[in-house]
Amino acid sequence: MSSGLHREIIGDILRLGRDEGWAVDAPVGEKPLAARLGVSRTPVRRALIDLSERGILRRELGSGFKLNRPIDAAVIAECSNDAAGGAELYRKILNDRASGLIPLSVTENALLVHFGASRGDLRRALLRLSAEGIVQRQRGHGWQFSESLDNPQAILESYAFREAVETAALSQPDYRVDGAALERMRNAHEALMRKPASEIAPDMWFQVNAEFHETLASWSRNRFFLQAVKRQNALRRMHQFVDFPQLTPEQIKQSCEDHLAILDALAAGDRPRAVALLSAHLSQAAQDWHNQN
Amino acid sequence: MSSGLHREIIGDILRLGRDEGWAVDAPVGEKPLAARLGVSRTPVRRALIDLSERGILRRELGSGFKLNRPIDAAVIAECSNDAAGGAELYRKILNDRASGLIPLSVTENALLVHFGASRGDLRRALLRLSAEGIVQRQRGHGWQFSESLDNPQAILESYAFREAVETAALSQPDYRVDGAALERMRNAHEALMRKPASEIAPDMWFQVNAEFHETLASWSRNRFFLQAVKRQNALRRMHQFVDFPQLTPEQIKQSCEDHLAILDALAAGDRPRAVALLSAHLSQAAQDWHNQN
DNA sequence: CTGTGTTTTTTATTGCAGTTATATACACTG
DNA sequence: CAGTGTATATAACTGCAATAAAAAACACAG
Repeated sequence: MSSGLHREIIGDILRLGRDEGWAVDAPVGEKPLAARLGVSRTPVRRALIDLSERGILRRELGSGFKLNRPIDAAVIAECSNDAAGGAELYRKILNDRASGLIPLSVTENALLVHFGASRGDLRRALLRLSAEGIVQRQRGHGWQFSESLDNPQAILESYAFREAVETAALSQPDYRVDGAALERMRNAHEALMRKPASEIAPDMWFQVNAEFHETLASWSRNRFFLQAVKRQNALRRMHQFVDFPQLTPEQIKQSCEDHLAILDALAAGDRPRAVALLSAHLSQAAQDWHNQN
Repeated sequence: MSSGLHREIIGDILRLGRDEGWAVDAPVGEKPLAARLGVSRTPVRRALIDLSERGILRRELGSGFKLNRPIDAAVIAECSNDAAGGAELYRKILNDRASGLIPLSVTENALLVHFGASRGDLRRALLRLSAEGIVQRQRGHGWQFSESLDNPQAILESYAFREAVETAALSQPDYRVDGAALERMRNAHEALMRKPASEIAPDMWFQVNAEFHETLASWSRNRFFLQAVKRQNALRRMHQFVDFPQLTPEQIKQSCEDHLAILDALAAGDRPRAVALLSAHLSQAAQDWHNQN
């Protein structure tokens, strides 16, 4: 209920621990965590206390917290139930907008009653959405959803923009591939392809896809390319549920293969080839979409 | 004082009238204005009443308002004194941040006492800044100015990004030049070049420059290219006061000439040449900046 | 119909207690 | 020092009544 920061932080800590493979009995310090997460010790402490009440950590008075059992998927799932809180509303808004349940231009009060949320939560969600360029405060009353990817023209424009930005990102002189991240992504794609088509949840594919494009952009070592790609992903996220049913299993498979080919080219250090593949990949997606509509 | 919408609208109406050259005695209708400005009639009406109290309009009961005297620079200046209101704080924040008076990470209350503003105005300003990606809410308390164009690395990245985006914009298949707008810009540049260097105010050059790049991008008929350029301009605006003194009159003159050459190429329908010139223009600017720092 | 003048309704802001969340400072330990 | 435990000071959020701003509705004129 309480929209506290420590809820979020519980999730952050667990993810951190999983990604770094913390060993059982390893000390989980409050100060270093606070520094890494960019918050003060107070909310970290609350999160740690919470976690120790769940038996994931244990507290040794005088020397802080220790990891009590390994951090696996089960643990994360257990704790992310209530961790949701704030992000929840954000998703709901995107969802309901994408499916037309809320109109392009909408008043704050209308949203309030529609979702039965608290004003504060709503404001936070809108703040985030507006930072992502998805919604804008309009003069006078109300909020205006950016004439986003809800019309065919906008989607074609989006593809054109992404093609320009992402290929340019790959062509930056400082471009440098992170081998470890590349391997992780390759695995994620291969795992996805092994699944039967019916088992691929919409947001799984979206997640992998978004991460692929963002990571590629991040290797440009240029924050603006990365930011632009992230913005596009945020817009696309808004329509993932609507668009997905139109994506055939073949198309998803094809996309995965495209991605893998691009990763191969990058791993081999052949950037011109990666650029060409990426460009073709995006044009093809635009073309497919165009034909379907 | 009152941060009302009608203050803004006064300015909007005057600018509209000037740009369209409204004749004396022409009717100034409340409903059409409301529609064009995207607000309801109420604030428009208040603005019109305000303007008629200043003698700029006159009211004819039963048939609305008429223009009483031509809209020239003096009129606009007269009314923009208090029209400022909301936008004022926005500028002040950018200013004080650019000159280091407020730190990168700052709390809402600190800003409140620093500017002596009302909480509401402050929130509005921050909302706008955050929509432009200049500032972000940070977890816990306070706001974080995006590690924006305040370090050399970021500026170089910005130039690289702009070069990619703007040249790509010019290369879009749907690109179409608007002759009238092109002529207006050409005039603005020539007027600027006729002035002695000492009389060029920082924001005059910035204004012309920003409009040039935005207009070029807008001709791509792709909202995302335009949006990206606008975002970059917003970031750059933040540092116009700091950067400008470093710009020599020769550099400004050179920039103007570059811009004019690009406009010429576009007017002649030679887009590849325009792209090459634009690319050279931005690389050169990056180079100059790099050498100076 | 398009627009004006006026009224009504809706929407959002402001100001202010009370409360909670977060950061910070201080004393202490290994 | 780098860390913990605790206390304290700030900062921000909540809820609520009062108020202001803006939108929408209505009646009527050309």
